[in-house]
Amino acid sequence: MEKVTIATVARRAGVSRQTVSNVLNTPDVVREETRERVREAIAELGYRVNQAARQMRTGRSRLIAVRIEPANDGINGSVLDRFLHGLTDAAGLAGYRVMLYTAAGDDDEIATYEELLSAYDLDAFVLTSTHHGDPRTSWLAGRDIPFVTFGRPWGAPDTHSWVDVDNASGTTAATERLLATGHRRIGFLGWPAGSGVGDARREGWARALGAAHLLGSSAGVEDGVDTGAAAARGLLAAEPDTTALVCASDSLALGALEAAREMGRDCAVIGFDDTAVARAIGLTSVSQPLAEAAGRCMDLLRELLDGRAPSAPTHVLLPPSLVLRQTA
Amino acid sequence: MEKVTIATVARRAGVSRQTVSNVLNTPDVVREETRERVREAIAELGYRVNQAARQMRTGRSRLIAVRIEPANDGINGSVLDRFLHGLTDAAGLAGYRVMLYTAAGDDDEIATYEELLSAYDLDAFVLTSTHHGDPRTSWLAGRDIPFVTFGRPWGAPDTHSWVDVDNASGTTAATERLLATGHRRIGFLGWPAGSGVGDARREGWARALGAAHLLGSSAGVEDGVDTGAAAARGLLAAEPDTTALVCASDSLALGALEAAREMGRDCAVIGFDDTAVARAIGLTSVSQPLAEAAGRCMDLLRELLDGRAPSAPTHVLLPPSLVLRQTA
DNA sequence: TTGTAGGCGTTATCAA
DNA sequence: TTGATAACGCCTACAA
Repeated sequence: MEKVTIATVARRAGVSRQTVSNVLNTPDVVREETRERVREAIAELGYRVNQAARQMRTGRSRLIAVRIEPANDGINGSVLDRFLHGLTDAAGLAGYRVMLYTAAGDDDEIATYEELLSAYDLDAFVLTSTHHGDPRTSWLAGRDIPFVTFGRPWGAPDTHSWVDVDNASGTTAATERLLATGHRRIGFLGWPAGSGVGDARREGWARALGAAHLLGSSAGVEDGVDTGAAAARGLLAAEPDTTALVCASDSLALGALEAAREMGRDCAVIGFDDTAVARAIGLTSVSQPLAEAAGRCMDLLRELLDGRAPSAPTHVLLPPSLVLRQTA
Repeated sequence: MEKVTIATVARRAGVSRQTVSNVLNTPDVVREETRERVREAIAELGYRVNQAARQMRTGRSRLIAVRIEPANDGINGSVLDRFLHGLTDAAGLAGYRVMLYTAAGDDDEIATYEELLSAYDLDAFVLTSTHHGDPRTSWLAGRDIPFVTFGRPWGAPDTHSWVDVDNASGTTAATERLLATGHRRIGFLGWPAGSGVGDARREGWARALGAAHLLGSSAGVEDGVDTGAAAARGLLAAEPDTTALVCASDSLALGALEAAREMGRDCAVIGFDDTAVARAIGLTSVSQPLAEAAGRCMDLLRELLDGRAPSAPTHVLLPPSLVLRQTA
């Protein structure tokens, strides 16, 4: 298979290279008849624009970079995986490709930005795992590099576009489900105060209980099955009439189930993230719409990249959904 | 920040552009003193070669493509995730970058190859999830496109390089562990015969038992927690003296644990893949060395890409390891 | 050992 | 509406 360039197409269609380029990039400037002839030639020859050459002229690569993190030590690791798949799909539909990189910490990641930008002319970045005092966003913003975060900028000003999942509404839905099935004493098993996500999840539970004029106790521990089990034991022992637990993660929920079983307590449990573990053991869990989140990230990116960016940054908050299984 | 090109560096170092290029690509041809001067200029200016320009000249992109699959409906989905992370790391070290794509089936994937090759000049592909009658390898091989598979070519001739994990040795190790801890009646819970991976895992168990002059029963069912539980119930009921079960997956193992608990049987269980679920519930499991597999894939790719490919394709078979937890 | 010339495939500019 | 020309940054061939 010979290399088919714009010149091959031009020859076949009997026009100049420039006309072919116009058909590709500004079709409306070419006479209809010519346009058709060129399109036929393109189809017959199976021509595809060469990104490298285009990139050299335009300075744009149609490449988007995302960091792939080490599969978290645990149970919640597949979240990024699913997001990545969705992003790759959405990017492909928009004519972009996703490039992966790894980084050991924020500074290393910023060094990687420099490398990717100067070597590959990356068009944009999608950041995940945003956190308090995140230096990455200000670095990118300071250089006017298009980016979107999946996760809101905790504690920082909302100066860029982001997509996030409404954590509070997830635990609210979980709590309401438990209320609807007759539970009246519903505890919350979460993380220590201070993490944006964790606080939001606790808040959602508290709000739903408040709306029903009920009270509930909560515990905050580091994420993990064992820590969850220990905390649940404490909670259940202190509150003999607690019949349900809303948890900030599937790990904690798994621990809670263990504790309840050991104690011979009948206790409904709802986790968060709908991980493989939840699916495997039949744990009812709050599921994040990851494919949609990825799609929205791509939408925002396209706005940025096509120059038709809105004057103000856009923020998208997606509602999670409750996946009912055996535990609640 | 101005754009720094090879010309900027040349000016700064007081040499020609060609000399800079030589320092980059064939350093040994440049006098030491000149080389140093150029290197200093490069460092001072923060120069980085522009991949697009290089690619236009050389036809090589330093890009490697991998398909990201939808997070499997189950418990074993994180395997690809960890492999991807390892591959991204290894590629980065070797000066390559990983590009992602999705595909709905083999034919769609082949269409994507064409697109990626002609548009982005991809240097190589890493294929995962090889299977019987896989059309992808022959397509790539027929066009002399460098590729490596993670997973051997089941049922097809070994005409390309691949990396795989020695499944049989994994279940052998699991079985030997059980033998060493005193178990004498050890069953196997696997998949229906016919899948290369599943057959190998069963074979490893049978081999270890044979070496100890023991016998054991096995069952073959579709992967899943419920199917595993049902099969384990059958196995344990039929063989009252069975005290341990080696399983072809963590899903099956989870089912086996459930069954044993229900039946009040004390039964050691070992799973396969060391998934998040295994870590979460303390399941002893056979772990695939995914980071190493990724590194070896990259090594093979480099051989192919550097033209120093061995005359015959290379095959790498890596031993998995047993991760001991509470269940065995 | 170093420098000069040309071209990779595309698009922007400008002229026809 | 179409076409000629130059330029993006780099590398290979060849000349000095």
